[in-house]
Amino acid sequence: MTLEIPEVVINRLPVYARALAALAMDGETVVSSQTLGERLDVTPAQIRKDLSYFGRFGKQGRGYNVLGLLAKLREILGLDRKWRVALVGVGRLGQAIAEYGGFEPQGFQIVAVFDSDPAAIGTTVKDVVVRDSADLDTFLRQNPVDIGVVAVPGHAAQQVVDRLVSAGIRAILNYAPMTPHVPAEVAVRNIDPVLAMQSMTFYIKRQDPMGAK
Amino acid sequence: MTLEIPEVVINRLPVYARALAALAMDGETVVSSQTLGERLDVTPAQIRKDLSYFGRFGKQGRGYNVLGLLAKLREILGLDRKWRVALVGVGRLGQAIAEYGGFEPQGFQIVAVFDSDPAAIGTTVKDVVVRDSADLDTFLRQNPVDIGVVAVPGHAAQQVVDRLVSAGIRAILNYAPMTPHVPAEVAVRNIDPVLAMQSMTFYIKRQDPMGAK
DNA sequence: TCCCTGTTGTTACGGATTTCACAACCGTAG
DNA sequence: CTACGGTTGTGAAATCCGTAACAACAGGGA
Repeated sequence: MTLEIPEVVINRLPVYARALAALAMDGETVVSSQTLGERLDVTPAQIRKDLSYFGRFGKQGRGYNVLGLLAKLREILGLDRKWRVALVGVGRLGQAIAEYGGFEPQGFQIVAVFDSDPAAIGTTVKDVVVRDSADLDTFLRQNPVDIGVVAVPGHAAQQVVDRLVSAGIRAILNYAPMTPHVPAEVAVRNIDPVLAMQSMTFYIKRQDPMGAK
Repeated sequence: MTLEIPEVVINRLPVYARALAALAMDGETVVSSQTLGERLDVTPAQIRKDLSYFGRFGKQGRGYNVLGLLAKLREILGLDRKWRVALVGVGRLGQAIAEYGGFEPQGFQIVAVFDSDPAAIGTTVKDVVVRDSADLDTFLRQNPVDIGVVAVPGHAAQQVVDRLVSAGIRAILNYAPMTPHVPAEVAVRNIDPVLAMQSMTFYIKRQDPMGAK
């Protein structure tokens, strides 16, 4: 029924939602696709088309009710509830992720943390005890977790991903510098600032830094 | 000449390069588009097509020379030299970025760090003195910097971006939870794990966590 | 030398995504 | 009650991108 909605569209919805939340904070009650588009560098037509996959939310001549559309988007994306997250890897990166304050307010709660380093196991990170990675499967089978976050070295990541998948996890946020292999029904998003930089250098490599002197 | 190469293609090249580097570490000297594709979940045709934008690097019947192709990709992407990076914002996130060990080995060197918090200014992060954000423009005009990394709160990010752009920076890695507005000639990549998670929830929201019990 | 296997580079096709363009419509003003 | 400015929702057109398919060719073996 809702099938065949392009993934690119889904990826834009959270961006719209974020902008709407910002508009709401500014006290705006109504916004047009035009105005929203300017704010997001997206064409108005794109916004309207994206939204049209899910229903009719606007009012001709006026635009969209900011809070109303935000609520709709949150419902569509499943953001109207809490999500339970397990973090694997508490090295420097893993710790930074655990301590990052941006997840909780959005409903993503880190309920379990794992590592294979004996020195880390048993310590606490953000009020959560670090468990032995060896207990990953056991724990996940007994405690519902929705999303797995992988923050282990690249060479260990595929194994962690495999175990998350075989334990039934269907969404993985991967910080490891590799391309995880997962079944089609598992959602994966990769976070890799190095790749991001490496693609930008293509565009700036021709000119001298800072426009030369 | 090299014009009209789709951005999606450029974004895949670093992924290919990373896989080739891994293959080289494993001692592989030759790889086919088939094999590389399996590793990256990309069709062989896609890889060949992407590469064909830049030249002919393979040998029929054999495949690609791993080190040779890697060198070519690095050259195409401009990774065959060092890049100077300025980091703005040394809160929790900024510090984690500064201390993240993944940039330096890839040739991205953080040469300057800025913050507006008087308590942070003058301290050092990773051997680099934290400068006053007020001196951003002055510093950038006197010291060549290629890439700006924005790690300030969302409400302050656009201002920082504007100042980076007006100082001549042409590539920005944005960690702030907003969509920066920049001129067309400036490359921007956004890193936002929350958005990544928020798009995944769409796909998993129908089923009970962990397949229910 | 000739044939066979394997793999590239490339063109043509088809599908997916974005953009365009406009009828339908809302609310307000006269 | 009608006209008008503004904006949506959407089908059609245009563009962009990925896939398929195959001729060309390298290397090895008989």
